[in-house]
Amino acid sequence: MAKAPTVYDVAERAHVSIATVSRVLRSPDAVRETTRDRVMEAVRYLGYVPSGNARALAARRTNVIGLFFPGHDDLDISAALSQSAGAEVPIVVDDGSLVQETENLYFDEVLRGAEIEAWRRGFALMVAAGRGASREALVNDIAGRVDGLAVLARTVSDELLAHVARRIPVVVLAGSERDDGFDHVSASNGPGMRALAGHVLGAHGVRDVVYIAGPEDSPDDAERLDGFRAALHEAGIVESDVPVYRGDFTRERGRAIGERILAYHTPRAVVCSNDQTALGVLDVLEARGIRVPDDVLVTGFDGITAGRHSRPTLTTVHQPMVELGRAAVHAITARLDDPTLAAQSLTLPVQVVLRASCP
Amino acid sequence: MAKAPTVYDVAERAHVSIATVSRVLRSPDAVRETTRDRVMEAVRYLGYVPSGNARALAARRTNVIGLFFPGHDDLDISAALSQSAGAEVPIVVDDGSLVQETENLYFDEVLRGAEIEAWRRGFALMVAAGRGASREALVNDIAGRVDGLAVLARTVSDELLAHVARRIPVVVLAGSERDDGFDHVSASNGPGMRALAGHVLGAHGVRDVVYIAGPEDSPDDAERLDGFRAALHEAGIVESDVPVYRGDFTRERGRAIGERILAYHTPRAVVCSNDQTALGVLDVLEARGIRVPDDVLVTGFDGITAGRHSRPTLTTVHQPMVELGRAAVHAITARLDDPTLAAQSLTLPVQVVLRASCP
DNA sequence: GTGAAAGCGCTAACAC
DNA sequence: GTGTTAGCGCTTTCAC
Repeated sequence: MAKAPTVYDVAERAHVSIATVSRVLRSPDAVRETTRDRVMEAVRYLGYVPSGNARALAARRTNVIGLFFPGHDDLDISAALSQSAGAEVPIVVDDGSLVQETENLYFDEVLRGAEIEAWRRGFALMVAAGRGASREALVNDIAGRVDGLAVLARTVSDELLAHVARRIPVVVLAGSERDDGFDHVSASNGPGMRALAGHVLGAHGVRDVVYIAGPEDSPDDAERLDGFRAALHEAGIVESDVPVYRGDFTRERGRAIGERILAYHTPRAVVCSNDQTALGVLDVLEARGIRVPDDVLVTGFDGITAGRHSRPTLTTVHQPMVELGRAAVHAITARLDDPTLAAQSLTLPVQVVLRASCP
Repeated sequence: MAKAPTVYDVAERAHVSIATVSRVLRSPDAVRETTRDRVMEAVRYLGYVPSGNARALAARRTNVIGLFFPGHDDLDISAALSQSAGAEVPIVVDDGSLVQETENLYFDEVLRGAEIEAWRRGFALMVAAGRGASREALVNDIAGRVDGLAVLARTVSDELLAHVARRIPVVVLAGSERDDGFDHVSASNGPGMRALAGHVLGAHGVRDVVYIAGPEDSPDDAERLDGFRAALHEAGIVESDVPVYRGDFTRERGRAIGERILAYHTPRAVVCSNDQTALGVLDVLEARGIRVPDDVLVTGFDGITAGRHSRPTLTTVHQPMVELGRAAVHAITARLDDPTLAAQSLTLPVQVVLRASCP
């Protein structure tokens, strides 16, 4: 790592100018073969790796796209790095307590989609998961390093987003469409929930139903609730007859609310605003020996993997998470190619997936 | 996005020099408050976001760490972006065929760990999942943009790695220790498998056992096999009495090999080199109505989430994937702080997790 | 086909 | 406390 070699070093060794070195790397065909070979030899000999920063600066384009998510909130951050190893391997019995609720599937899958699409278009991907107060600083920092930025809705103040958007294209992931001038990519939350609830109320003819919503500030959640209400309306059920509980998208909260619901009355169906919540409800139902789907129908939303493995398996609405990531990157590159484009708002289709909890 | 403002623009508007603008951003306390306010006002007014590239170039440090993994191989890359949305939400029944085997848990978790640690140390993370031929070009490219690079073992040629390592610290993830001068972070594969196999052969007194290995070129796999052999030795079992099948870490292959094994004879235990393979074996066993663990014991390795949800749940050796990611970043930053450090080789502890498939 | 030279936007001495 | 001035390592006209 003794002072990385530069174009100058390579040029000197190959007896050419730095311009020629640059050409060999950017457009090899514009250089005579013998010259090219000499340059490449020097590159190898010196262990030359071009500076991406210098390049980006000169070319006024980084070829990097940024992705910002809210962090895996501080929970495990404090834990010190475990050390040692040795031969003594502990043997433990998994009684269920080992389960770390790291079902951050949403993040993972969107990221994967973004990575795939970025790669296809010749961009690198820079990810940041910000937490706490430094979040805004992080976003600002990353914004200075990329050609475009995808941000999960509601994780950053509109003010900062607007600030950043003056420099690079910004696309907002998930959430509802807003006429804020940003590009927007989301899934069909409302229609999805409406179709699912329609199935519950229609195919099963349920009328005694309860709804568990997500956190107040989630636009996704708001759309789902709207979809649910639309389904109620279609089924001729009076909205005020249906209790709506306010959850927070976690399994734990799902359990708590499940308990509360059952303490009072056992409904024929529990429709949840996301899968985690639904899984929590299933936990409670199972603990009480209440049969699903025989006694109670349960549904979720998202399509996380855990729902395929739960007992019983979970009926849900599947969001195309990988596609969301891809679409976000696509939106950014499209705008990069043509900055005059009007703000796009893409809504990706979802799919109701029927499983055992509500066949 | 009309030409992003620069320090010069801010300086002009705030009636100060560009140095002062830089100071306000880097070390605010070194500037008089009134000046600072004027500068910040200009920053906001102009929508100024500092160029990370220019900054990195001048400061000779990017504050970015790179992470390279082999790609989600081309499988889904071709798929066009789905369009439209509308109200017609399809309703499908999940009969199991919907399962996309995207259990890329290893990648996801390591990434999460890296992300957490990078953030703590003030670095951003750049990820690249390379595929196909352009892999090496990608690695080279990313190497030019970061202060340090973590690479999964066996995904890049040693030659390129050496080339890149002349510019920045490189840490190799997983795989065996090699005296190649790179920093190295891995899990305790050998001892882990040895402890697990010791449990199978010891606690269960099994002698009629079969082993399913992974791909030939996986160093992790080689260590596990060594650990298995050590356990055989300890149990006084002759190595040549135990069949070893060569798998490829996929569930599908696990099924195929499972079929082959059963066609001939039903062993008391099947020890697999990873979880996916073991899940494949469980599939076959279940299909044939062979009881686990009553008739056959099955074990895996890795500790992926799917193993917690399988029927029966899977006994395995849990690798600390998140910790691996953290350790990798830690190793890089340590070397950045002190480049004279000798090459480190960290081996993280693993844990045998007993579940239903081999209690 | 190749070289000379002017930036790209910022940081970091070094003066004042 | 603030301004001046070199670079940082590359790309990119524009000559030759």
